[in-house]
Amino acid sequence: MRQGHFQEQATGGGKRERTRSALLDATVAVVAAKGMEATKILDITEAAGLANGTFYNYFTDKDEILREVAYGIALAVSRQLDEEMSSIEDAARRVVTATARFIEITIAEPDWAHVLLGSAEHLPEVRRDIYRYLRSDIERGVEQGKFDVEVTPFLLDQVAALIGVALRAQIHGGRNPGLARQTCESILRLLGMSPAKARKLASAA
Amino acid sequence: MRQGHFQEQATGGGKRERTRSALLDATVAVVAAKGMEATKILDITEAAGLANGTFYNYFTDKDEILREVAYGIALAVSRQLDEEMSSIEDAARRVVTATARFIEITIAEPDWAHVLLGSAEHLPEVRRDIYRYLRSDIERGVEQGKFDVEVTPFLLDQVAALIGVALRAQIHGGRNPGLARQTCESILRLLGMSPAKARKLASAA
DNA sequence: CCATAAAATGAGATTACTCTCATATTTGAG
DNA sequence: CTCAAATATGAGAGTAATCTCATTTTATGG
Repeated sequence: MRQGHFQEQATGGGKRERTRSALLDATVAVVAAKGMEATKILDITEAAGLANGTFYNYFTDKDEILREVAYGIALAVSRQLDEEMSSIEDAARRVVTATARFIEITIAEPDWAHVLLGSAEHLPEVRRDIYRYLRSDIERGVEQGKFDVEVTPFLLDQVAALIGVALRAQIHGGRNPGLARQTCESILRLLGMSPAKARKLASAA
Repeated sequence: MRQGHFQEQATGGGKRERTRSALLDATVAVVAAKGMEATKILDITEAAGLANGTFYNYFTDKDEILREVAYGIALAVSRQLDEEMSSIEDAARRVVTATARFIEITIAEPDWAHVLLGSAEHLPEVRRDIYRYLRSDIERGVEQGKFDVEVTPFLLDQVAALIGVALRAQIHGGRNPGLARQTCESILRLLGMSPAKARKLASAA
């Protein structure tokens, strides 16, 4: 099995850290294959090549490991995005870049898409974390006069839903280069840009 | 317990029809309360005031009854919509009317919202049925020069996702009069109308 | 290489559900 | 009212999962 994200994080740690990470990585794979609801403890330990009892030396129950996986991946993604976006001032370009890069990341790590979708659905805390970024960029756009919307939780749900559609399309239909562009364009339209401007900006991603 | 949709359909039928409908109505209530995945046979029979074994006199398993419930409700909704829309020619107004009425219906029958959301997620056949209507109205709008989009399954997913956001908001936040208007406006924007026109049309719902 | 601490194991107790079926009850036609 | 057909019942067999814990295996510092 390929080295997973959590294993990489844990290189240098002792055996305890390595086994723990093996369980986390196995969970990512199982969630991607069967979905969060259908994931069983035994699936996880089997995927990690461990006995079922070992699980309980590290986590108290399934929810705990699922939350930890979700946070770990959300953190990894947001770190990557933060880095690339620190220099962008224009709000519309920030939204386009964040969206496009987000989708690209999940093309490189398809399992993450499953985990993030599952998290958005089942773990409200994770969703709220993601929304903080989204909200601040959209508010900036309104201040800059680029977007014409009222920034409400409902609007954030709409934007997040469009990103979710892209992740799902990517999971089912395989990589599709037009997908990120199309999603950016739709989000900009939703935020109140004219269709023409939205198209131009989305193409420049 | 209040008389459910399926009971109403079955008035006049014999005992067999009535028990069957009681199970279908009970399923709607349980799915609304716990979600499709978490719905157990025993929940259904208890809610219907029947013994667990009775279930198997009518359905072979949980999937069968879930599908039947989903189709029954999708059918009820689409019948109501069809009726009200038959006279509308303008595609943009068709989209606005369908969306707004759809949301109104699920405000009147909140349990239906849960069932429809669950169906969209778990029953691709039901989703495809709903998409047929959506697609034809959007295509009409493109022909009429009102919409500026390429009509792909991906676009339909996006539109459906925006409707889904409205249903979820309505479930969690309670009835909210601005919700339908806001959703219509977003969908029109997504379809390539100018923000100004989208606003005007959405307000006229 | 030993002794001890840390980690892993997997059998089995427990819980929760699905589905079957022999039996009991209800219905309604004559 | 009677009786056969239709319907409802719920105990229990089968299955699948969670979680515990006494035991075994492995790692490590001396």
